Amino acid sequence: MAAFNEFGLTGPVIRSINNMGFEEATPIQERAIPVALSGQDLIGQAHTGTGKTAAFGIPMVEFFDVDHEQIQGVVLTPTRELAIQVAEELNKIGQFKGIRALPIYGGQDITRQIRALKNRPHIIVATPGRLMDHMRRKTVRLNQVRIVVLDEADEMLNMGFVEDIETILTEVPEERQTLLFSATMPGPIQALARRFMRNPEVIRIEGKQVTVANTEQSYIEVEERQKFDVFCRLLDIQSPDRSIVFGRTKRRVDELFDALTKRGYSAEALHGDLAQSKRDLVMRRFKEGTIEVLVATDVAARGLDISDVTHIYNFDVPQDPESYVHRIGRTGRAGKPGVAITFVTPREIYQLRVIENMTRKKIARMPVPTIKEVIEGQQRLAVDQLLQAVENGDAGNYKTLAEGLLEDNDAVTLLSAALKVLTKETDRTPVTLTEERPLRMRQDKYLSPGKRGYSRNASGKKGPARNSGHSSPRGKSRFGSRSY
DNA sequence: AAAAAAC
Repeated sequence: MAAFNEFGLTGPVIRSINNMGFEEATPIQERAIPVALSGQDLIGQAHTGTGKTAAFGIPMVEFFDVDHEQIQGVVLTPTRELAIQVAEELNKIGQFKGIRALPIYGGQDITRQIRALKNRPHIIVATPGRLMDHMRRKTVRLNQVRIVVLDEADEMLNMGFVEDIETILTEVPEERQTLLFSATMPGPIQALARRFMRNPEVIRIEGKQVTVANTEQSYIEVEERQKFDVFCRLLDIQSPDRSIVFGRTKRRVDELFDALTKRGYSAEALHGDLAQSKRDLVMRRFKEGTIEVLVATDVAARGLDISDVTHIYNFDVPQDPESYVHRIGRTGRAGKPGVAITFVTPREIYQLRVIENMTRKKIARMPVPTIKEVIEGQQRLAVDQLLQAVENGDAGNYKTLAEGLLEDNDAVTLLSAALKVLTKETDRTPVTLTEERPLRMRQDKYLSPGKRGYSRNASGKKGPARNSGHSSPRGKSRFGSRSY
């Protein structure tokens, strides 16, 4: 691996990198940074958790003129949480050079954002809808932009987003650099991306598998109605300090969160129907460790870098293989070990094969954990807690109490009682969640590379234009008409 | 076919 001082970066940027504790460049950084610094367009694909943000952030900060107080860079992300996180990291990279990044996203008071824009950020990190709002209000000017980054690029170019991207790009100079990054990049999306890039260099960090090797992947076959009980057993056996469980729909996430809370687990829900203030609060509490189980939709599937998430549970099979890759990529980051367990109903086994086929990795079957294992797990936890307290050596205040107790009781009886008290009794009140319909994954896209289900016209629209409020201000799109 | 993304 290369050291960061091999890229010819200037002092303040090197200092920031050192300050952040980065020592050696990851493979994607090693290959992408020189290309980005040369001014060339770039499609960068690398595994989850391998430092893609710094791979585009370092060249941006290096490249930008701190005295030119205009927006020189735009990073687009698919979720608000990711915009916040990326802006934070860019600010760290820019700290000694004085390059400022500002997150711009929906659900936040717009007048506050307008005030923040008066601080003259060099980079904005935005979700598309709110950025377009600012464009219409003329509160952001994009005519000085030199670099545009699509983070989670395949998602940003998916239907539902691509028209917004197109609109935003109409206000960015054509003489710009366009950088795309993601852990997944389906062929048709990459082809679409080239339409508004200029001779991009494609950098793929090859791995035999798409997923991260240090994450242990398994699945449990279980009937829909047994899922919740089996999930609780797993939580009791594994007792992760910080885990994420993904549900398929917002309602599902709400129900799962309610049920977990009723059983006494420390959980919170995260999905797009919650107020942004609530989303921010949940994220903050999850990061600080107050919440053990984050119950989320795919809003949390991509990009979020939360340290020490050890377990990912797919309560429902993800909608597509890309989603699976990104979801389980919330663990096993920066070389740490991770565990990913997916619940599959008998009717959905085929969907699991589709995922295995795409990731080129077999997902091991795990038997349904038994009550006996749960009890053993909980007892093990009680013993661990006790031994941890011994190791901490801070129970001195209890010695007199203990000696008194030992006068009338024998040690084994006392210790057994202590362990019994420490052992968490699980509430087994039956909980019924609303049944989900089994997933029917689109198969054509993943199983027959020659005949994929993407039938778009030049503008990326499928069928007649919808969502006319998002269309280009010029009426006719320039997207696809650029002559590269 | 769901979620995300503006008010």
